[in-house]
Amino acid sequence: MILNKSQVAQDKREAILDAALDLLASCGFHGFSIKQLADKAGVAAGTVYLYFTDREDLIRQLHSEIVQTIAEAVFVDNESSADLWDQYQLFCRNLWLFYASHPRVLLAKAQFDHLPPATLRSEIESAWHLFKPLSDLYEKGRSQGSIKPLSNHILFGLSIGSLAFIARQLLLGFEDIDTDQFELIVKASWDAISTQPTAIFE
Amino acid sequence: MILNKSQVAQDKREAILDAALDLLASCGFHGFSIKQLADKAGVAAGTVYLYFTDREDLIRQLHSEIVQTIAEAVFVDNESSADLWDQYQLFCRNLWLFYASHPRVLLAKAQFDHLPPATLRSEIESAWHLFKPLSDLYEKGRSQGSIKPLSNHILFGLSIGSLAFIARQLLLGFEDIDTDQFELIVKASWDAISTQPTAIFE
Amino acid sequence: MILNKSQVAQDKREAILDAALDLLASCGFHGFSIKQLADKAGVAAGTVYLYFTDREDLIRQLHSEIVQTIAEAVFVDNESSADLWDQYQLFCRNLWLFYASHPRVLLAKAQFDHLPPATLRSEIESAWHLFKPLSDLYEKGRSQGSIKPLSNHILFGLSIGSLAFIARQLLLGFEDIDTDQFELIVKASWDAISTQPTAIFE
Amino acid sequence: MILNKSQVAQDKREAILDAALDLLASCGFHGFSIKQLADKAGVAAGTVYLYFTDREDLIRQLHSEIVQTIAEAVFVDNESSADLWDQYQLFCRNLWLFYASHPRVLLAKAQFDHLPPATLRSEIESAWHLFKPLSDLYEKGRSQGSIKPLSNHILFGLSIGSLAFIARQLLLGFEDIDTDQFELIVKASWDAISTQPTAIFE
DNA sequence: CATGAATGAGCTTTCATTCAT
DNA sequence: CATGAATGAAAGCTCATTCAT
Repeated sequence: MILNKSQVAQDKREAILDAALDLLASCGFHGFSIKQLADKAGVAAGTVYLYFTDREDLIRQLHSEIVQTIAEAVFVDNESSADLWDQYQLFCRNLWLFYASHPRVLLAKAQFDHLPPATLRSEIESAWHLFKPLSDLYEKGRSQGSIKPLSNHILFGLSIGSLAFIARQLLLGFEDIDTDQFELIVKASWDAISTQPTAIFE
Repeated sequence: MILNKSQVAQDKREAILDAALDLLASCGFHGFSIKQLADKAGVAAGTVYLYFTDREDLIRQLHSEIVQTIAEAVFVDNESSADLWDQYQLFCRNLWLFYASHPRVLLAKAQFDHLPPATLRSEIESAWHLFKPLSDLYEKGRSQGSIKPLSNHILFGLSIGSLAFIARQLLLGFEDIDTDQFELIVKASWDAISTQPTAIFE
Repeated sequence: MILNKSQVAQDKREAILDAALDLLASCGFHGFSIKQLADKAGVAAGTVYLYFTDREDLIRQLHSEIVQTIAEAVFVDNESSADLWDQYQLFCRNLWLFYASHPRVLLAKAQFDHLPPATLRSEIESAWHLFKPLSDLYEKGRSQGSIKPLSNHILFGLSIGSLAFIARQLLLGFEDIDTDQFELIVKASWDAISTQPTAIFE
Repeated sequence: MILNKSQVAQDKREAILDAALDLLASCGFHGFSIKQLADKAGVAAGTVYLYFTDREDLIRQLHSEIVQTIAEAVFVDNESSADLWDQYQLFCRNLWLFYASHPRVLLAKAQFDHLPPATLRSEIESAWHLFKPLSDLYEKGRSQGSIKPLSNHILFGLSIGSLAFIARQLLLGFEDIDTDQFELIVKASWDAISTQPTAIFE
């Protein structure tokens, strides 16, 4: 037996979180009952409470892991000294690749983002610190004059937010896009926030 | 007008839908119980079932009315022969004014848009026909070469979708923006989809 | 239909409390599940929550009714100006008759009196005001010198408390006592608190 | 000695019973979970089942030890040939001292005495043989004519039962009594069962 | 012997829906 | 038409008990 006890426990915890991700992605919070979750994870209902204090704790931890995973994936290989447009392209490409390979995460994340106001608000807000490279990019661009003078939240909505929205649309709508189109979309979202949009196209 | 809380609901069906809007905006689907709904609407729980076959039917009808109301508000005063950029500005301004005066609708709409995949999918898709003026704008722009060659879904995500996302952020985040900033945001979202973005700034 | 709606409701509330009394008397708090209670009362589990906010509320109300019922029964026909010994005899006789005809109440009361410390403590303490005629008797006797100089709690334990204890023993032990013996017990418990005990016997 | 918390439990069985006594005294049967018990006893939950077949068996054995311990304490130094009143005083004093030094036992005993009828009935009844010195005292007194002609159960309720009741009241009520009062209470409870009560006071 | 993770029955409570009035 | 008391399935959660280690 290669795995020791704590690894087995860790595995079970992950099995539960994985099942939760599945359930959240496919049924939303509506179908998210502990019984269903336990069934999908292949454990008894009571077992869930060995790893999480209650339903809310489970959801909170799932959210935390999802956000962290996304942030890690998006900012991998980033060099903060690089050209802003290059950085931006990298972020977009990383995000896209991640979503393509982890569609459940995208769908689940959207469920969190639209919880009844004030449910996980603080967690969602505090997650922003994980996206510091993006904030830095916006900040730097604004001070250079290469990015429009709008707040980070708004710039996010115009750029990466759009991209995530589109990714979700595609996932749900079964539409598909090729690499050329993807490049165009990234440029388009850059146009939204950049002050010299056309320069990029020529 | 169902969606205006200040008007006395003219009949019970409208009172119920109005109460449902309220609840959905403030509590999401989670806190949406028929008892609460009936109380808020000033009717008995059983009465709800005289106007709607069940909970799902009520939600479906609410969605339908919300989408219709939004579409009407956004496209009022539109002249399909006008300049595309002028049309776009009008749509944005209409949308913004509507959300400012009907925040509950924005919040409720977001709840619908993030229902578990496949719950209201067909309704959401079929709602697109109400947004024909927007599709037309995209179509016309694409054929003129003034709008990027991307599908309507994607263009929507880059333009109006962004705007709605930002509006929601503001509603929830207590951030506030002035008219100048709003104009800038509209231009930014136009930059995302336009092929001659800078022309607008000069 | 003679009974109006509110009477029916009252009846159901009483049916539930009556079933609760039954259950508490026969099974104690251990066997006191809402499901069992509802079954015994002939209603659905959910119905209990139409009349009581939760399990604790139900128990609290049951306790309140039990204590009030006992107090009423014990002090009926009391004349506070009467001879103390006569008053005492009346209280004992009333208590005894009540328990003989309402054994479940005695058994249930004992369950309350031995709840985990601090559960219903305040209620139990506050119930003392209902036993004012008894406190008055103790007080008067003490100031006259005809009752031993001990606190009310202690006098209670020596007199009525003993009687209740004995009644419970008999109920549980199937022992039976006749009227003569009862008279003797009453005198015995009076001896415990009186300063001139023997005077009574001759 | 199991019942003395300050001594390190000498083996696990004793540790478990000691923890059970603690829990029972402080939380009653309600808060008595095997997990809590095991934690308090410093063993694993499964270990409990090595020493007791199940929860009920544990409770039964705890009851048995408690009763035995009390009986031993109450009748220590008794000389069955001594004067009845002297013997009675000794019993009372022993009981009082025991309770003062082992309040948990008093509180736990009360929990047992008010279990749902028929749960521990046979145990409770069979425990009477441990109180033989007391039965003998009653018996002797009755045949001498110095104690009232009432059954042992009833005499118990009037004398020692009262004392136990009062002791519990004091424990719970934070009331306190001094030695003089204690002497008075003992005399009072003797008055209840004696045929020559006043003789004692002069 | 001892552990404690795992189980699953059973608890309290909520709520969509029905139906007698 | 309208009511709201009643229902009972299903939710989140606890806990006595088992068993592989």
